[in-house]
Amino acid sequence: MAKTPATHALKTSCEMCPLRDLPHFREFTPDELNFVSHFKRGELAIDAGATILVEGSHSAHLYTVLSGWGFRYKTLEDGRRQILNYVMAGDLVGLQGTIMGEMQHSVEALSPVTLCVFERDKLMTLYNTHPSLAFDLTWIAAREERILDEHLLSVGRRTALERAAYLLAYLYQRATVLKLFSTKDFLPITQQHIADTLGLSIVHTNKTLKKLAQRGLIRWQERGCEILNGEGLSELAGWEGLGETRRPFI
Amino acid sequence: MAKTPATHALKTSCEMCPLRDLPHFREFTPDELNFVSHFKRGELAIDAGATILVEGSHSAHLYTVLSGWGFRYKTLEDGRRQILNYVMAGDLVGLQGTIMGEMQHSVEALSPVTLCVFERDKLMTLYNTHPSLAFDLTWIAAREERILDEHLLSVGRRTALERAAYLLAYLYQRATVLKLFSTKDFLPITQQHIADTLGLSIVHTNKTLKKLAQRGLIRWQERGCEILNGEGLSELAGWEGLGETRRPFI
DNA sequence: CGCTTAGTTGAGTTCGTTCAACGACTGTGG
DNA sequence: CCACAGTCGTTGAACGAACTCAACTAAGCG
Repeated sequence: MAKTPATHALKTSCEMCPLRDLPHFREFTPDELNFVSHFKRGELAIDAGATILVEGSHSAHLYTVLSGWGFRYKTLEDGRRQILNYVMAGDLVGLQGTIMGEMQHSVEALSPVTLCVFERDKLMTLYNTHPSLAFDLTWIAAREERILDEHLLSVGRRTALERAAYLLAYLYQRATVLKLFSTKDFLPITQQHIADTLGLSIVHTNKTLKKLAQRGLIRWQERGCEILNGEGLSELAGWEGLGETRRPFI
Repeated sequence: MAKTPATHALKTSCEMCPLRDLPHFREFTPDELNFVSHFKRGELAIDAGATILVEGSHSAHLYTVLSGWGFRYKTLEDGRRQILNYVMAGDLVGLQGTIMGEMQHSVEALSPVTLCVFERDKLMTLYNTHPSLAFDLTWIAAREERILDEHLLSVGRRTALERAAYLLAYLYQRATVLKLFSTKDFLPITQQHIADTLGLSIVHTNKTLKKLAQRGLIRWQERGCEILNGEGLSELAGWEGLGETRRPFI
């Protein structure tokens, strides 16, 4: 029940967007910036634990995460859940649903989340008038595909220990470039989330995380995980890293 | 060492493209068709077993599969392999590499494959002059993402039997809409491929396929798998199907 | 004819699961 | 204020799914 943090102004102007200052994101031309400003309809504040998008729904909105953490997941009929990926600042949410019609996964907030809301109807205008932004959208989709490739390799072929190491290294790397580590705390994540990402049971996840802790790679705190040695985790997993220099965002 | 089939003309014109007749693909406007015709540089014939694209390479080409079967995969340093997805007629190959630079997966031919080769340099022209095709590219990337989501759910949360059933149902459904079942034969696939897709060992894959055969769902032949009951496989896996009506292709 | 690749099968082992119980902490209502 | 329920993490024990090892068949190819 964490509540929404400070109330936000109804709309942070894109010109003042705090994410834009990060060296991690590519810069916009004034024209692009202007278009995106008009593309943005408003903002939405979501409570921790709330569902942002639901599998099966049709009227999918298009969002960009301004702040907070969330995750995408799918479930089987009997409740088995698989977390597909995590979303954090700068990530586009709902593209699949917007482009193809029906949502085939759900999205849930891990922490309080702020979203930029975009006009779905203006999407074709984007393609018609701003080819560079259209390219960026394809880029973003291709990036997600690439990340899913690596996750699939992980769940399919890595051992439990390697899998856990990979996941934490991945999250650590993504959060680091976004400079999300102001304090020492980390992911507002439970071991159940990790289990559902790795395709393991909670019990075995717990024992696996203990092993990582014993090796001095992580430390588990109440409601979260602190990364002590991100490099060591990557190495243990045999993972090269995302290798991103700059990426587009909308 | 199956050899390349009949020698192809250097270039099948896009206007005569055999795939275009399939009700599964969306129609082009004359203008789009004309552009794609010029976008296409030529054709490439690949032997069964040959590698089409290699992980780590930078000069990735952009292809569309005209005929034949292949698969995308990644490997860990010690050789463990995970098959990510299969490619067949109408599929775009190499988009990730073209858009983002380096290839992070490899692609290999399962059967003799014919590819349309596209001008990588003209890609920006496509975005600049043909927004509808640009949209299609994003659509295609989003579709791959959606399929990977389902695979991840499968490998992470389905049992071995369900996983195998899902995979075969998936391949069957894709091949069916492409009308690839002229004769009764099926996927030119080995059990090793299936194992590397499901994240299982060959031995256990073999035993799992036996169970499917005992239930009368499939029949394993020399070098391939015949689907006796695609519906039954989907049901066993708890899989809804792809639910595609028409899709774009380039 | 031997060599290789693909599939099959059994035996023993390991990894990960389920079941179960328990402690720590949080929020809620009386 | 305390009692209670709920969530989250932890641990041990027993079980089962999937793995490795190993041996063997059958087919295809040089």
